[in-house]
Amino acid sequence: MAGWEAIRTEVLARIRSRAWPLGTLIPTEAALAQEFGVARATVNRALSELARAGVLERKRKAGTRVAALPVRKATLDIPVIRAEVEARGEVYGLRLLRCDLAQPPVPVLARLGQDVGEMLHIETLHLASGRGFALEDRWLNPAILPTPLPDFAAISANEWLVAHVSYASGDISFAAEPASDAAAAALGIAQGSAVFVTERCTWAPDAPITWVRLVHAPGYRLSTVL
Amino acid sequence: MAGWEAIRTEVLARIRSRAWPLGTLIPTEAALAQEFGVARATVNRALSELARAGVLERKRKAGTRVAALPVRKATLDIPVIRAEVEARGEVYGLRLLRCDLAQPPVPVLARLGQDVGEMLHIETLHLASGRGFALEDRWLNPAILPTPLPDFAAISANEWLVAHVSYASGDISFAAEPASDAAAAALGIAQGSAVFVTERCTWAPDAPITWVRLVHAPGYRLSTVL
DNA sequence: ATTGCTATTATGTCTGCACATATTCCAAAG
DNA sequence: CTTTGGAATATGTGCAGACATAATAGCAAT
Repeated sequence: MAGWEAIRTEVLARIRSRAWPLGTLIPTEAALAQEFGVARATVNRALSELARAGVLERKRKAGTRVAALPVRKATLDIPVIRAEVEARGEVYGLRLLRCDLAQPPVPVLARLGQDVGEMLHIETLHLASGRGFALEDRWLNPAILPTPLPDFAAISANEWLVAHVSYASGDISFAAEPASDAAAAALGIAQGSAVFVTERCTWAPDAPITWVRLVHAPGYRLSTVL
Repeated sequence: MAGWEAIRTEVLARIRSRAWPLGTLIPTEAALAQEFGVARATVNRALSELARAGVLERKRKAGTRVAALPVRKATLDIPVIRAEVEARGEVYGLRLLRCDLAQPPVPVLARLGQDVGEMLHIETLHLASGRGFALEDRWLNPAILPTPLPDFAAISANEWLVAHVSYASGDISFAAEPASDAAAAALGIAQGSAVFVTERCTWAPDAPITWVRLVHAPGYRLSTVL
């Protein structure tokens, strides 16, 4: 028995086999290190990994216990849309529908948490092999943009941002909604169809960067392994 | 400059400030360790963390480079439904709609990847303060169940499983769909409404455990910080 | 030009030790 | 009885050094 992965596997096996039931305290790192004949650091690595996965709960002095209600943590990759389209073997394209300065609506301001005056409003239709793939509605803080503006008809705002703007934090959420008239028309689907919607918000340390809402064409699926 | 978190922060700052542009090779661990005056292991910890977050790409011998297309990785917590309902300050309830042995339909078999004959088919309506919260359609491998069967009218199959069955792997996916007649009726919504659907599949090392599909009531949102 | 071996090199992991830090527990003081 | 103030202890992090492993690059032979 050597290697932190082997130890992680063994510990996981004991949890799964109920040798260490849910909610119980497991032996200390030192004890496990001795049992497995490895350094404590190796046990630490294995247990930390399991703690991050939500299988264990660790507290200094209190010890390590098996999580009572294992909250499954799934990690999803949020790719750039172009990469997503190309990964399906289709040809990516984009059409800029609008790009102008305007006062963002209240819901957007609320999500951004700060009013920076007029923002750049961009609407883009992302295409996969010519068919509508996703409709993007974005509000961008103009303070972070250079003059002249980047050519958002050539490069998607998202890709320009990841390449040129540093940012600190953000959040993302997913929901199912009926397609609005505009979205339905742009994607060529029936109005009111169930569409998958992604909303993302990102901030630089000091100011909001962008709020974006993506309406995916029907059939879109977000998946990951547990 | 000491502590792996400080180093992670500094490296991140250099990436964000474009001191190390996207796609470029950054100095080796040994070089950074010398520059920051720490042990190589400390640099390794910091860089590994960033690699897991998708900011860096590392390969043996090839070195470490700034990810060209930073794929944002978001981690979602998949809670037990009861916990989710109670976290909203509502009262959880469940209604068992059906529970019988049957041959699973082909799509379910396809997802499970293996035919184990008849499976236990369970339909449950999860309630939040009496209102429909989610409709669960589940197929369970009877081989993993005890006799007599657990009382799935008292405890949800999901909770029983996390408490009694060990499992190895699984996957999960999310999509937007129109509500089927049955789902609409159970949740008390208009037929065809856009609903958020979660599909999960789990396997023990040797055999499939369960396939489950959750139709969430409209308004459901899955969110996380980036 | 292509294939196959080898030396090189950067990261991955381990060890054994040390100190830091958070938290529990118990005992003494009020 | 409550509060306060230490020990005691388990995890978190650090260091220096070592070997393992993967992947590259260069060279040689076909």
